[in-house]
Amino acid sequence: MPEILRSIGTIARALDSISNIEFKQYDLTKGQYLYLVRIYEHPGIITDHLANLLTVDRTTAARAVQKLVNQGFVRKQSATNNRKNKELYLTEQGAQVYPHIQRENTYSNQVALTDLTPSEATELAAFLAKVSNRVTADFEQVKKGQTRPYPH
Amino acid sequence: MPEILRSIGTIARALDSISNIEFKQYDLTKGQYLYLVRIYEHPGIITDHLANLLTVDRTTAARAVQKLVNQGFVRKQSATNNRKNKELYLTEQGAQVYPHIQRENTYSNQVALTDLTPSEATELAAFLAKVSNRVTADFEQVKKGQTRPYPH
DNA sequence: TATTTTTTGTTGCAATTACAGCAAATTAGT
DNA sequence: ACTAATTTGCTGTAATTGCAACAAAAAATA
Repeated sequence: MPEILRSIGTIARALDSISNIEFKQYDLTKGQYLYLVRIYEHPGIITDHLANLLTVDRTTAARAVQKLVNQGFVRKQSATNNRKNKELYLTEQGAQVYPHIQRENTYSNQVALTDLTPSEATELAAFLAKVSNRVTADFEQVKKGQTRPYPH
Repeated sequence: MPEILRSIGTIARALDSISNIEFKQYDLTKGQYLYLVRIYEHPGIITDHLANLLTVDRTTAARAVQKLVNQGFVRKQSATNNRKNKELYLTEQGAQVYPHIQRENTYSNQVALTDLTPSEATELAAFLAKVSNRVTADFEQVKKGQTRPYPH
């Protein structure tokens, strides 16, 4: 069975490092761009749902969002029919940065797919979707304390 | 052009979280297992090469390795023909943990590939290798300060 | 309706991460 | 051989990360 974990980790770390460097010019550090894009795509989303979307820790997401709020990219708005939830929206400043992030992501994606034909790229995307579903499901199990089925 | 960056990020984060949880029983935190496995595979490797292998920051690797040394999993040995390099080797304790890590990785890999046929899995691995090469090369360029070719 | 469970926001805290920067050793270039 | 550039190990420091824990609100259940 071929090994795929390593290259996925390597790719993810390299992309992460690239983003950290490139997005500095917009005063975005670390994974902030991830949250900003998702809030753009899901206006009014709450922090916990955002964390689930991205498969990151609740408090990590909460603090990243709070920093975006402090920087003026995102605003929190109390839900109208709910006294607990705080809905997230991009501010005008956040909306202005968004297209730059998207351009960067599109370019990174292009670079990543350079050596693949269009149909190979489509295949790859489909494979990754399947892998993603399985791995996140496994993660949910492990998080709940499920013991993985093999001897230690 | 299909989007592959997101699923790769999601998969990597989920795998990372799984590893963090599973490896606690061996007193390994965060990405420590990555370093331990690579030192097993490259006995005598120095920290900077290890960092390059994994595409992580020099100091991140150095501190992770130092923690492995403090915990007794790894030892540093000054090179015989060289007064600067410190070669890394697993201790007996490190060698004992290694098979457990490998079993965990193999299982994670199996789970990830559950929905793919063997030939699809082989294809996926080949695609990812190509992507990895491109992305890490791009990262090297960005690190050197190369401006990416599109308007901001 | 009353009670229990889950969800959501938040903070404390210890650890990891990563940028700067330094000194010493090595290597490359003249 | 000499100088400049690179490599390697290391530390300071600020930031991010993530586990634990809490309170309040909401949802689920009896």
